Amino acid sequence: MPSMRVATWNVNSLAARLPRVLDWIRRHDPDILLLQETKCSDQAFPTAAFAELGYFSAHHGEGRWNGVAIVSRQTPAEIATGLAVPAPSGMAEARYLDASCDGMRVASVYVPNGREVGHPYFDYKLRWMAAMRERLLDNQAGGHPLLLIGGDFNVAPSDRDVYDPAAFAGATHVSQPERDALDAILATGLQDLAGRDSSQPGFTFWDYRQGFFRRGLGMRIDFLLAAPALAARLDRVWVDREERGGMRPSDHAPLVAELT
DNA sequence: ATGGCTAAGATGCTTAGA
Repeated sequence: MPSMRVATWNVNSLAARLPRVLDWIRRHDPDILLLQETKCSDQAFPTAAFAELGYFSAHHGEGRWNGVAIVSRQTPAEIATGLAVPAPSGMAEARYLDASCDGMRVASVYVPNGREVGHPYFDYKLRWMAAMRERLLDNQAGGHPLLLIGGDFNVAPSDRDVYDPAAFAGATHVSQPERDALDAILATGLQDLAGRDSSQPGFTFWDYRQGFFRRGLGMRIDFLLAAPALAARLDRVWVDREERGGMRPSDHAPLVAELT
């Protein structure tokens, strides 16, 4: 298999971010770009703009909130959406999309925020993560062992994945049930591609408010997870912090992995 | 650090993010 560049990026509205996303693709030439929080309907998804750059795309959207996409050089096949976990509102939200691409089973995921520990949406978050784990097991059992999952997991796996653990006491994203749910997903046989690099914080999200980015107050909540056979090919993994700066950035930066 | 930011739908506000 030739070398590959894969990336995941929560764009916080694709309509608001499209010029930046297209420019990023031109400059970095990814083979696969996984997007979250597109916040657009399937009808409004800019398929043609990606096609002009030579990319296919698959999108699962609902309109105002959520929305996930796979943008790739190779045609995504066997496109499937999910998960069928109703939110407390009763709606099944557009947070999961997987497809076969480049000989892998690729998923773009946007885990629910959870709002507050103990809130009905917190329970939904945990149920959603459990359902995602089942989906990954189904993919493996269905002859798709080469899993690559990218997305916004809304969980910081350890205290060093937030700028100040004390600031997160009692908060979502750091609670034990959330971390256990993430561990259970990894335990299906996946490796956190950025997890082995302890040379820098590896933050992928910085709040818009109060100059958090400028002050280095971030969180590592976006991940690229890969089956061992893929993870063994990892050459380099990096966060494109440059994309968190400039005009009208997303509050998340792209996480990029180069596979040999 | 219980949020002095951002985005979007229908607005001069609300909901949501994390």
